[in-house]
This record gives sequence, structure tokens and C-alpha cells, in this order.
Amino acid sequence: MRIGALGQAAGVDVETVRFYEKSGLLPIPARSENGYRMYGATHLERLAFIRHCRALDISLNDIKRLLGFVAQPNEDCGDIDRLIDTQLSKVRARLKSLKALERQLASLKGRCGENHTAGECGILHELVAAAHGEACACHADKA
Amino acid sequence: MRIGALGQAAGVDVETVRFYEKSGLLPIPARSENGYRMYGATHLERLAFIRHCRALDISLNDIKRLLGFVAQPNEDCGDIDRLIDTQLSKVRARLKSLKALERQLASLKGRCGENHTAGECGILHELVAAAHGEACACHADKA
DNA sequence: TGCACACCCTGTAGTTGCTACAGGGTCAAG
DNA sequence: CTTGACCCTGTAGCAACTACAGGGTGTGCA
Repeated sequence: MRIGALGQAAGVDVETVRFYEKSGLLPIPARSENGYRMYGATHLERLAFIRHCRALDISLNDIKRLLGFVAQPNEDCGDIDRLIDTQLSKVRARLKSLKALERQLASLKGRCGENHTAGECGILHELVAAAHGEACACHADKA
Repeated sequence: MRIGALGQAAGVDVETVRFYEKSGLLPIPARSENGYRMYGATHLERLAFIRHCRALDISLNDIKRLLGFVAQPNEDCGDIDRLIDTQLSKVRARLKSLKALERQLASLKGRCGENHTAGECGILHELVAAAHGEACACHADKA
């Protein structure tokens, strides 16, 4: 199959496929006479693997490491476990800070008030207050 | 004050300060004889405002819009309200997908199992299964 | 035969929000 | 008089793509 078909099968843009090849994640494919890339089932599998890992927000670098394990099944897999663990920690940390963020934004929201000019806008007021280091609604929420 | 003092006062790297200036977020400061940037209290306020907005994950572009409102207090502030609202939606969407991610990673974690070779690794197994489109632990979790 | 159109190629530049140099100038203390 | 901390400009790098520009290829239709 050609790059377009591969991309479609995996739900990936053709540019992204070429990008993965350039990044060393997808093996260099054979070329047909006219120079078009020719892919087989193994390429599709590999691409699906990459996309699944990306859906888990695993970095391209880490995916490269995982692909190394797929290629060498006799290696110790402790690193795989640690990789997933690290990934989970990252996600949980981000989750925590996003939750704080949500609280802050939610408390800002609706503060706009009745006076619909920027000078009287509650939101802008709060943001400027923060710039002065005063207690603002969004930081007060931390407690 | 010079750029180093400003940066320290706002908790920002000097390179970042110059970057904000180049991006049009910080007004161009006066220069002393030797060409050093000279800042005053208004610059510090402005910088603090920017950092606070960044802490709320507001994009530099949106911050520029907010600064426009600060400069023109008589404008209608409806856009400010909408901006915060959009920001909140973004954060909530990201939160949702991160939560799904956490579930998926958590279910992968610990699947490594007893056999400590990559070929027998449960995690790798699951990831490869996903590449085949089979039900894998992390996607089965969706229900 | 001619041409439109969809697909493919390479290579480079753009996105966001910084960060990290390289290669220089300035200034006060020891 | 030299060391060191600070400042300057300008450019390149990060992640993970995305979007061209400027070309070639191949199929269908009139």
C-alpha cells in the first residue's frame, strides 16, 4: 500500500507518517519504481502501535525505547514498567495542576458583573489585583 | 531597575523578559547610556500580570488581548468573559482526556507480571495487542 | 491527444513558549 | 589589571507535528 492508504488505515496524516520515518520510528520502506513509498502489514502494525502509545501521551523518545523492547524480547523488561510508572506520575502531576487551574478559572468566570465596560470588569479587576500581589479570587481559592 | 532585578522581582528568567518584549507583551523600556534596559514599577506590574495569566494557562495571544482591555477601559468587556469561558472549556476538555489517560495507564501498570523479559511483559503485550486492534486492557477500561 | 485531478516526492519554514548558547560589551571590587 | 557578574544582539534548539512551495506521476474523461 502507498502512504495515503497507510495513513488512512491508521488514521494518521501522510505528513505525520513521513515525519515518523524521519524520526526513526517507522522503518524505511521499500520504494516502487516511481519512487513512491510501499508499505506492508508490519508497517501498519507498527504505526498503530505508535499511535496507541501517543494516545497514552508517551513521548516519541519513549516510544522508540518501547520499540527497542519489541525488537529484543529477551531483554529485561523492568524498564518498561518504570517507563509506564513515570508516565503515570507525569499524568497525575498534570492532572493535579489542571484541577487547580479549573478552580481558579471557574472562580473568575462570571465575575464580569453588571457593568459591561472593561474598566469595571470583575475579571480584569481580579487579574490586575493579582499583578499587585493582592489576594485575588483565584488564589484565595487555594485553601 | 535593570532586567536582572526585574526578572528576579517577578520570578522570571531574563531571557523570558526579553522574549516578552520581542513578542510585544512588554512595552519597550528606556535604555541607559550603556544600552541596558531600564524598568520601572509599571513594567513590573505588567510582567506580574502576564505571569499570572500564564499561570492560568492563558496563551500569549489572549494575554495580548487582555492587555488591550487594560489599556482601553471603556471597551465592552464581553470578550473578556468569553475568553475566560473558552479557557475554562479548554481546561475541562484537557482534564477529561487526562483522566481517561490516567485510567488507561493505571491499568497497564503492574501488568508487567512475573516474567521479567520483554517478550513476556504484560505491558508490552497489551500495547502490541492494541496495535492489532484487539481489545486491550486500557481500552476495555472505557466502559 | 490533451488535460484535469488526485496522489506522490523533497525540503524548508511555521506553530507555542520559552531556553540555551555564541560572541561580544560594561562595570565595580580586589 | 584582571576577575566576575551582569548586560547586549542574534540565532538555534526543544516537542510533535503542520503547512506550504515547487515539483513529478498516473488515471479517467472528452
